[in-house]
Formats: sequence, C-alpha cells, structure tokens
Amino acid sequence: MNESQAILGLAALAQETRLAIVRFLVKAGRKGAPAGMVADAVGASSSRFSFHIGHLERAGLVKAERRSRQILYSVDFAHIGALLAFVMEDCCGGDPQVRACCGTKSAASGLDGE
Amino acid sequence: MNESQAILGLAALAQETRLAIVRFLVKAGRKGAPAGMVADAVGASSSRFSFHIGHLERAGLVKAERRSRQILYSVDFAHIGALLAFVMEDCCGGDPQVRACCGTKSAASGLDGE
DNA sequence: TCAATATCTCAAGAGAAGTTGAAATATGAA
DNA sequence: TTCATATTTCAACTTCTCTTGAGATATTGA
Repeated sequence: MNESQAILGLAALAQETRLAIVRFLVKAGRKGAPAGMVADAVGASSSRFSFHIGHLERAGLVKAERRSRQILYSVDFAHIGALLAFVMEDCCGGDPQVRACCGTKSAASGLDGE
Repeated sequence: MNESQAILGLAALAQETRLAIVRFLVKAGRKGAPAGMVADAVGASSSRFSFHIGHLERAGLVKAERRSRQILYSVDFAHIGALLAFVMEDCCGGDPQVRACCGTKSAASGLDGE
C-alpha cells in the first residue's frame, strides 16, 4: 500500500453509494453477492451500480468473479485492513491515541463494549 | 461519528495536498504548526493551503488556534481514531482480518515489526 | 439462431472540486 | 495612523465526479 493506492481507496469509500455497497458486501461475507442483488439493495440503477463498483474494484477494495451469467462481487478484507493500517501507521505515525480507537473494539470512540 | 461525518473525513484525506498537510501536522504533534510553515512544507500557495486546511477543519480532522498573528493548526488525533474505528466497526462489521491489520502494529500489511 | 437475462459501456449534462492571482481582513509594531 | 506580516476570501477557470438513459456485450436455454 503506497500513497496513491491509499488515496484511491479513501476516495472510493468517501461516497454514499459506494459505502452502502461495501457495507452490503461485508454482510454478504467471503462468498460475495451478485451485481444485481447489490444494486437492488443499495437502490442503484444498473449503470450507476456499475460505475461505482468499477470505482471500488479499481481501488482494490472489492473483487469480481463471474459465475455463469452473474458476476459475484466480494470485499477484499485484507485490502481494507491495509488501507486502515496505512492511515494509522504511515500517515498518523502510529500515534497511540489513534491506535487506541482500533486496537480493542473502538475503545476511544465510545461506540460499544464487548 | 456518523456516516456523513465519516464520508467527509474520508474525502478530506483522499487528496494529495491534504494528506501531506495531515502528515506534516502529525509530525508537529499536539502543539501544532503555523499555517505559513505548513503551506511551505507541502509546497502550496497561501490560498491553496487555505482552501485545503478549511476542508480538513470542516471535516473535523484538524483544529485551529490563533496565536497573535499566526494561526496554529494541529491534528485532532481522537477524531482520526474515531474515523478509523467507524470504518472498521460500523462499515466492516469489525471483521477479524480488517482488525488484525491495525490491532497490533500493522500485522497483516507486513510493513514493519516492533 | 433467437430470445431472455445479467451486466457493462458510452455520451451528455449538472454540479463539485481544485488551481490561480488579486484583493480583503486581522494583528502587531513604528 | 501607517506599514508589514500572516492568513482568508473571492472570482474565473479547468478538470473531475456523478447521474441518466440508450445501446452493447456475454451467457444460457429453446
């Protein structure tokens, strides 16, 4: 993960429709979900979905695999992890307060407990 | 941290000049650095710098404090932490592979050891 | 081959983002 | 007040992003 890859990844996540796609695909897990189902779930037309999933794919955040006439999309969890690691380490210098938020279930953000 | 705040934050980081500003301010630490020094460091004109730092400030990633005729900018580490936590928990469902990248010094990204 | 299904690509337009240089504002010193 | 310093705001421009609808491509089955 270098700087331009990170910028691509951050820009890919910084959009409502694309964030919704990622969220849905995360729920779908490693096996992924077909394009049409994801497009429906996020309320996007086929061309709009294609535009955004292409963005996510170019950024490396999702992977595609053709299964007969469908295309299954799935999240590349390792890539998202590497993106977060880049922001935390390379850009924030591994600052303890930043790391604290992620290390153990959103400790510093006060979202939830275990 | 809600979704629109997160999108603002991600978009703020997804730009070369702004990422350079954040990096420099992270090095400057809690006490921050004056606008002119940061602008110089990242090679931006005063108006260009002002445009981008305004973006970062609106996103909540940096804070400003006037010190006589200078304005000191500093990173809001807690806010960046909350942003990363949002992506990890709320958007990636706290997936173990994503969390592994950040929990213990970029384990899964293979960047460095302790 | 023909039709149906699933998805992608293209072109056009609206709107947002980024750059530039000039002018405005705020602060402090002579 | 006048000047110098530090920073922001504005207007004009170019470029990028997003949306829409129409048409193209790929796959399967009759």
